[in-house]
Amino acid sequence: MTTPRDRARARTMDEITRIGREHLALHGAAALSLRAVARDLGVVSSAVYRYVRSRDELLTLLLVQGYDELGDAVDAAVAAVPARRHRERFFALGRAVRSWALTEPATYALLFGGPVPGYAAPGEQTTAPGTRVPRLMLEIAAAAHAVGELDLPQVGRIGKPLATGLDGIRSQFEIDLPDAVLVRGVTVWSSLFGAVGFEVFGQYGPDRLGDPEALFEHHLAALAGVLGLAG
Amino acid sequence: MTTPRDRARARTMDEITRIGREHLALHGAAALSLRAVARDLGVVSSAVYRYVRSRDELLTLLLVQGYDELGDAVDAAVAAVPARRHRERFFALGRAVRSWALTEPATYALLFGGPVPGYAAPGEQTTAPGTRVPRLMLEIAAAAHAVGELDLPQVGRIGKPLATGLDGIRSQFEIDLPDAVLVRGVTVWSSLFGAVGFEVFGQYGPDRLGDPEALFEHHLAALAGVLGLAG
DNA sequence: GGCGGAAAGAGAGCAGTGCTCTCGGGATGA
DNA sequence: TCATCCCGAGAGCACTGCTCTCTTTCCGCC
Repeated sequence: MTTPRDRARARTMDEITRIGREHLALHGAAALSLRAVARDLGVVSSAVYRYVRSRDELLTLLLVQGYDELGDAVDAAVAAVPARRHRERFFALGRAVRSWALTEPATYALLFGGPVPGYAAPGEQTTAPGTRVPRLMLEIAAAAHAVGELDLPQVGRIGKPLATGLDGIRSQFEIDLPDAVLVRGVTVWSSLFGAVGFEVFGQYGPDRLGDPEALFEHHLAALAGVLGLAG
Repeated sequence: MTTPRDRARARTMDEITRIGREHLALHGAAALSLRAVARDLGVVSSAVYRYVRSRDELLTLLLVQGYDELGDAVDAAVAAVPARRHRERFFALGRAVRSWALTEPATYALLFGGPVPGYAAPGEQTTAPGTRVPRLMLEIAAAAHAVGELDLPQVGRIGKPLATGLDGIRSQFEIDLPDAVLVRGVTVWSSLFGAVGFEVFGQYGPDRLGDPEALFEHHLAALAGVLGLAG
């Protein structure tokens, strides 16, 4: 049962997040200002507080929306590759992360850059959408493993505390992979976002090493090797 | 010739950066406030503008100081390992980056996290100190390569634009390494900071995968392999 | 030793921020 | 029809960066 008032409210909420995204892209996360959003909305600043409890709540909204967008983009890219071609699926995942990050650098910074001062993301709202990419990556690895197409990596001894942590991943993701693969999976996961982050945040310097796209393909090839995805 | 006034000025400058570091650690980069620094300094806000042109200039000061601290820490850690033990040197480098980042998470976020809105780091002041770690990493690889202790990685074809970018690295760092090693070097460099960033920025979740230190050792082992540092 | 000039701090002021409060008008639902 | 409740307006508080002017203080030169 949606009353006209409900619909008007939903429209205004959408407007607010839309304008928020614009400001995020234009001025960055920490510069997100409710007053400015209100101005663009054509409304006085206090009125926005009818819809959003605080600036932090708006940040959380944009955070979740960002995770979902990234997850959707990666899902779509991976789904476009036949399920058996595990290595290509991994490449598609990586490329999707990179191109989404390049399209939405400010949102990417909100998700994976340093924390916004004075703002702590509420885990209960953000962990689920935030784990979509690593989950999918591990699913790709698991699919390859299930058909014997994953080279089991040689890793050093895995201590008990770490093994417990890996059990946490296994149960949270309902995925069955040997410890060695999980460890390498975490390495590859963090490395992937390290590479993307360096490019998006400009660590490669002004010339961006000449050809960042080609460089990224080499990253992916190396990381696929680390994960054990040969063919 | 340092007059008493000069010395007093230098002392005040030190005080300002010291207090700035404190605030950075306590409240984060984007929350750095000149007024708050002035209060802690026991002085009215306008007075600090006698020493620091703007908030951005203070940020740059802290940025350069951070890069230098990190560089010093890494240099010291690597120098403590015999020059021949290339793999151990690489491990020492990685561990030093991680432990410095964990000690100074806010400064780390300033250096490698998302950009502070409205602030663009002046490259001419920050590139030199900012490249100390990758330079040292490549020097380790070069030392291993020079004595034939580096496994040449098998990488895909390297196009011309990327090769030009790699030439830039070679000339900037005055280091002679084959393209393949350089490409892998960049992968390892970005991956290292990806792993450290994930841990420092809390991407591993509240339980931090049980044993982040052990996990990081596995990261390093995998990355040493990517770089070709076997023994 | 004294004095001119430079440096440094004080304080007011402007425009902006997040957020709270109260108030009035108007659509909504009984 | 009418009471209710929602929503926007506006004032206000405490904070921010930064600029300007004014006064004090100290330094170095003659």
